[in-house]
Amino acid sequence: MARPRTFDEADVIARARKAFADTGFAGTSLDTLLEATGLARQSLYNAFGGKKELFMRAFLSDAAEAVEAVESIRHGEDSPIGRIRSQLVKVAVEQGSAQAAPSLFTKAAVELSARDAEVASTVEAAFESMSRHYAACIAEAQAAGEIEAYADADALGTFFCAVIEGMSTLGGSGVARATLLDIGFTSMAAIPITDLGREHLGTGDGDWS
Amino acid sequence: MARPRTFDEADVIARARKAFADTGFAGTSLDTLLEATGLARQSLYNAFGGKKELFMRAFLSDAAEAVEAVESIRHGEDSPIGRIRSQLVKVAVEQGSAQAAPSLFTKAAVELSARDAEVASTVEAAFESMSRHYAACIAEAQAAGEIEAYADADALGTFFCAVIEGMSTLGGSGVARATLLDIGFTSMAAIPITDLGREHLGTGDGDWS
DNA sequence: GTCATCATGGACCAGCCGGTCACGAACCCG
DNA sequence: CGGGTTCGTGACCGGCTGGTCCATGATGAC
Repeated sequence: MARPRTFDEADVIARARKAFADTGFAGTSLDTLLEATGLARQSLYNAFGGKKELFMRAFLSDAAEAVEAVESIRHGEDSPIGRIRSQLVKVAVEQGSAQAAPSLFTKAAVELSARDAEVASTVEAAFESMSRHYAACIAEAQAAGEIEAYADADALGTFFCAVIEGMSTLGGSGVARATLLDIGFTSMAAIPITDLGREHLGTGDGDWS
Repeated sequence: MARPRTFDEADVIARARKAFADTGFAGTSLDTLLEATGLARQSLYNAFGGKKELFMRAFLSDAAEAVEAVESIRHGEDSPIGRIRSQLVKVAVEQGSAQAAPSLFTKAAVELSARDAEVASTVEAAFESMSRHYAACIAEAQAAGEIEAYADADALGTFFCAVIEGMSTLGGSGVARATLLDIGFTSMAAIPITDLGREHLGTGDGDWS
């Protein structure tokens, strides 16, 4: 009944996400956005509503993906404690690359949380979700006898959220990958690992040049 | 020989720091800046050179202060390990207040490090300074027998940088003070503390409601 | 084939952006 | 007390901001 869109909404959001992640909300103009997404002024306007709305779509999408990335820690072939280490290594490698920038999630949290209630509540909810995923993984490791029973799984969960957020910020400022990996491995010392857990982890480091 | 200024340069920078910390570089207009600092357009221009220059002054000042705050960890009446804990508690309390925003240092690091070389190098240098201060304090604690000799002081130093940066980001997004304190205390579990060290720390938590 | 419907692209807008100019006021030194 | 130099104030600039209007084009249901 009507002319169909010539663009893929999800694709546009992905491109917008990249643009906003590069230069932040205030630092990204509509023109830049149009060039990055390839669509025309009016198309953006009646498909999304405006700059702010498109930003929120991109931001929510990024936040969901960030939580999902942590959620994957719950499944996998590795032992629970090995999956935690893998996650830390993954973040260090991603954020430690030469031209790595903080994710839109982190960038929006720092830029807008203080002034935009929706951003703030989304960020807080995402952090809580991530914490719970980490905590659940730690609890699983406890059940498997890899971590001492006296460990506080919830506290360790939020702790790893903070560590990863810190690694992301440091990495975005040019701190080397090897340093980030050190931070990740050092943070694992906060976990009271049992002998069994140490056995499951193996020697530890591979080749991460 | 000439008309003296009616404003205090340091005071202007302090106000500008607050304004930039609130809304970021791109998000703070010259008009906002003029209102915040109280000076006239031209005064700002011929005293500092422009928006970017004033921002750099504010940013460098904030970075220096941030390093200085960590540097204070080297001196104090407390035992070395106690001073580390105090620092973590201090950050948690500051960043955990209801209307806390990330410092200009953190905000600039996230917003501009990827695009501005001077910001990036300043941030990196500041992180390295902070790391060294933490590492030195840990080494001191090792010398005092509070921390096991096998601990890697350098790795722990950068680790605490990451933790504090993470706490700052989380706090700015509305995470509760108690949660931040938990993160701080949990992070200390990464330090292999000796019995003597534990003794010096005492029971641990006071009243931080 | 016709027509209602929606996407598109260009023109256009008021307002704000950071920055500049010209001029009068304030000051210290001689 | 006058001269030279700096400072503060207002008006002003071109350009860009996010947002809107409207004519045109493409589409598919009937």
